[in-house]
Amino acid sequence: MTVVTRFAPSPTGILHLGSARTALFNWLYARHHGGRYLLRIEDTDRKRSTPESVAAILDGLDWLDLKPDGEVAYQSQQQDRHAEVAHMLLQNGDAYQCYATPEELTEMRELARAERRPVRYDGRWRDRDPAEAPAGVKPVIRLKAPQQGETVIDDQVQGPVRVANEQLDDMVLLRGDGTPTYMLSVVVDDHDAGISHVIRGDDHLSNAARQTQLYKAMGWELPVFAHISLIHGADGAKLSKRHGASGVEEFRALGYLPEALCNYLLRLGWSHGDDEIISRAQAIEWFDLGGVGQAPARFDIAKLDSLNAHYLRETPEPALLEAVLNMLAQRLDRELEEDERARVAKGLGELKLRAITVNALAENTVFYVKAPQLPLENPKAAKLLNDEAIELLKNFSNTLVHEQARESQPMDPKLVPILTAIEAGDGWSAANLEALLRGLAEVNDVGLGKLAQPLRAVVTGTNVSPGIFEVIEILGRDETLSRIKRAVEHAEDA
RNA sequence: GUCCCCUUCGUCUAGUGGCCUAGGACGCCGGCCUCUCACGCCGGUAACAGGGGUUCAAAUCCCCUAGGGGACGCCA
Repeated sequence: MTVVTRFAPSPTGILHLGSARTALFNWLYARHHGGRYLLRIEDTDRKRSTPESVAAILDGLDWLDLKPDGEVAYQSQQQDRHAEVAHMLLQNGDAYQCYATPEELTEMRELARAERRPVRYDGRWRDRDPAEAPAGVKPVIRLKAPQQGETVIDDQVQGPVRVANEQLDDMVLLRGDGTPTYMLSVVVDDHDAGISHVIRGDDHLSNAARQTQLYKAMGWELPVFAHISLIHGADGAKLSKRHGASGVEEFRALGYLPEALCNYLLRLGWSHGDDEIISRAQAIEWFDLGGVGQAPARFDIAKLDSLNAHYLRETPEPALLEAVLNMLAQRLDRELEEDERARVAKGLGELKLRAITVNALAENTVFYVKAPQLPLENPKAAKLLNDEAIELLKNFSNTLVHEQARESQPMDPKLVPILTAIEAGDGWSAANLEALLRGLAEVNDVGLGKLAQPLRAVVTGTNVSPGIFEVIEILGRDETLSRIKRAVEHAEDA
């Protein structure tokens, strides 16, 4: 059997995480079985469907690399076909016209609820002669569903689900104005498109029973159903806006990577033994319905963060650079100079190892293009700059610029060539700087941290950064010395 | 209210009758590494919703209870 899956969102808002996961499962299932994965926009509710929403869905899928095979289908364009099927059913006696008014139905439901009876259409027009139809009421067409026996959904995730037919009322196929309902549309579209596997949220599980009746009435072959559980928020309720970010686009804007989001979504409700980090290629190889869990899963941002940090580390710097540079320019509200861009480019490799999101990464590169404000805003960094630290920093910069200062204190002879090289302009490397700072610390009889930490504070404005030798190598001699000088002067003024 | 689905550490999960004194991941807490942070490594905390059966043996099968979710539209 050729596998054909589909993702069928209604374009009434953003692309939700839950929908994205449904799309991912459909995509993976099709890929795994060498089949096709289609996209159908369910826009039959003209009032709520918007082109912006369609664009957002297409955009989101694109970003997640879940592009559909073939053309995007629009349900609204098939209305004539849907109506045709409804009339066929009517002709065959598998459907009938119902003249009950909406008011009448509301009354019926309220009464049922008040009397604590099941809320269902009572079938009052099922066997009534249409000649008795009241004037001026446009009838709807309802399916004449079986009243005895049961309808079984052989669900690939939930197992066999049996529903007594007496629980299912005669659903509306065609509205009074002649437009098809969702129930009719999905079944007809899925059949016409040759959909073999319907993988969707389990909020559709009860719909599946009704749809099964429709398939049977038409004599069509049933698709395989697989209803996956919904994603819930940390409090256990269905994921929504009040849980914070719930749309794919929001996570993108926050600086999350599509690979991380997909990996996270895949592991939410699906597993392959103890595997956690799963590439797209492995996912295609491993994904099957058997591994899908039945219980709803709660969304956990901490796990997404850890996955994102992982994929960020794996992403080569050039792929990150442009995004970071753009964010930086926006943050500083100016274009970056060539040498500034070069520094960021060099610093990225170490910085990406400790960031969680792309946005945070960009924020962490700021010190490469902008000297920290004095006094330092970061309290921990500010605290590092005590009198002893200022002395040591002064000492360090003097060593670099003043011949005399160098002669006035004992200096490890093997450091002299380094100083000479730096003076000559080609010795400013992390390795040399480390040797120099270690030597200086030794001469002053302090631990390296006593010197490195204040230097880090002065240069980056924080107490946390990549290795300080690499940092000042990238920053360059002039900029490093200038930042030390400013800080020393600022401290002495105070 | 009626029907349907679900229930293993805080979270995601492994587990398909003996391999389970229940494994992994994230988080959290220690420690190592160390110029800080991160990475990495080592160690720790922590769960079979409750109750009945079935069986020599149950997290795994059955029943009940509780809790959670979903559906019940001329919405999708």
